[in-house]
Amino acid sequence: MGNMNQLIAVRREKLTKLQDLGIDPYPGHSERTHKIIQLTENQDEFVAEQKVVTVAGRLNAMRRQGKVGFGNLSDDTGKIQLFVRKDKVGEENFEIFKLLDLGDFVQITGECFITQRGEYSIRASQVTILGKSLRTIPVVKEKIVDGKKMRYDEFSDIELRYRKRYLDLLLNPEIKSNFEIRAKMIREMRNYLDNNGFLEVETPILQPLYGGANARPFITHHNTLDMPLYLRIATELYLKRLMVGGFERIYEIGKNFRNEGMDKTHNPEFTAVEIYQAYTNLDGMMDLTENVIHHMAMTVLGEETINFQGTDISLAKPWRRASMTELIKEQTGFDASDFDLEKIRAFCVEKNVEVDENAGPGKLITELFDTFVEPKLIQPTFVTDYPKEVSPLAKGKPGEPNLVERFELFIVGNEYGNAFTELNDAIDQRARLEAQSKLREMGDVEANVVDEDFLEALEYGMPPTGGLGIGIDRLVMLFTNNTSIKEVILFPTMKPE
RNA sequence: GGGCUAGUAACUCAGUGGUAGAGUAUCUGCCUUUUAAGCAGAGAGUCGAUGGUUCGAAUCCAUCCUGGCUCACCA
Repeated sequence: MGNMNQLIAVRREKLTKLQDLGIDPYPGHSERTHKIIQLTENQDEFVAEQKVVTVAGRLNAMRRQGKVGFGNLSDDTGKIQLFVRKDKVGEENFEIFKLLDLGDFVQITGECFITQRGEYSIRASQVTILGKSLRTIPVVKEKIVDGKKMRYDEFSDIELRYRKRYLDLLLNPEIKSNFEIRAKMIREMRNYLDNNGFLEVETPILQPLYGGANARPFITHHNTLDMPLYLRIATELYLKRLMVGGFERIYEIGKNFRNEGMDKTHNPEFTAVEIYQAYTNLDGMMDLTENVIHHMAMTVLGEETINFQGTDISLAKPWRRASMTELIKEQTGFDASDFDLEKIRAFCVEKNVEVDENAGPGKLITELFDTFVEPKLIQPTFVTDYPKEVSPLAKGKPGEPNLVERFELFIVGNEYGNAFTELNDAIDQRARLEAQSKLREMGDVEANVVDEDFLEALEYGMPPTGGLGIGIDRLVMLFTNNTSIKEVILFPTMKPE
């Protein structure tokens, strides 16, 4: 018999013994009167009046000592020590106590008191099992040394942590707190938008055509309709249809799916918000971006400076705004603002930046930007004046044939947001999508497809609109000081073992 | 996809060619104020998988699987 099976067998034997005692190891309810935090908050009072309470939680430490025993019980608010004496709880309850394992859900009734060693505890008068655990949960021990918490045998194997996230959450409290921060961030994002007149909407995840970004999709099949459906790569085109429909301020928070590579900042499914606002310009969208993220920092973290991997990131408004070619010039001394293809290509070759034969000047400029500028943008920076060539859904910049009204937000060398003045000229939009389609025929698998239904909607008329997308996972990484997206997604995509 | 690196007990890890190890957890015994409780003893392993070299492989070689870091790609 394997060891694991042996450990399980021991627990199943205990389960049977409990049942033989007439005890239901999985009762349907509990008589909990207090959550643990209520005990700690009222410690002096409860100890003084020897308050009798009933608490429930998971048993995560046990120190047995003959006819007496100590244990630690945790619920989602805290931890309290149990003290069980045979002569206090009686034969039968002590028998139950002896059959408990680490990881079991237990209910304890007893009075609050302070032990001889000074630890706040419950002196049990009744022990009830609420849920028997059949597997050994790894034990992490802690000790306070010189005021610092030392941890022993930490559950630290990264692969195991992701695959068995429930154990990670159970054993690594800071992980749980990351996800609490994540939830608060999304709540505060909603609060801000709701309080500023934005309506939250839901659009299809299963789409007959995909669009709104350059990416390869996941494809599935609808049996009844006998047709392919695509998991959305962006919410953009449906939200714009809603702008045609008369909404002036809308947003959607949800998962997008991109069938692409995975790395520290990319997971195949990720969470984004897209926000659309009518009758505003790009400056308005930059203000909105600053305001939303600043609000999240102030309400969730309580400060506008975030220490990320040793660097202080200041979210104090306003954030730097600079054009793409300006930033390239700043980093390299090279001026690409004239979009002179030969000149730019020569510079790329000189700098060993790989160039695609078919690439136009706009594409090369973004290559230069990605290589020389992006990693340098540590403090929040709005990069403006994107090449039209790489922005098929953004409105052209007046008087600048090569540029569109678009910005991306960069912090700590990563992209956090992308926004445009949305293209509401249906004829221009058709031409741009058809150009994308040509790229597609030439083998660009990430080029946009022509969505006739979307173009038809645009033909009915869309107001001048600013659109903004923000990657929420990356923002959570920033707020929780994590360098891997897997740390902020509860169940990151993994290959099966 | 390339380079580097890791996979040994439930957890954390030692172990550079000669009988598979430690701490924790588990089990047994002792213990009525412990807190990384303690003391004594015991059980527990397909050493990621497959093939090879060798008298002999956790260890050397090859291939593969699953992670991590990094570069490339992508956005």
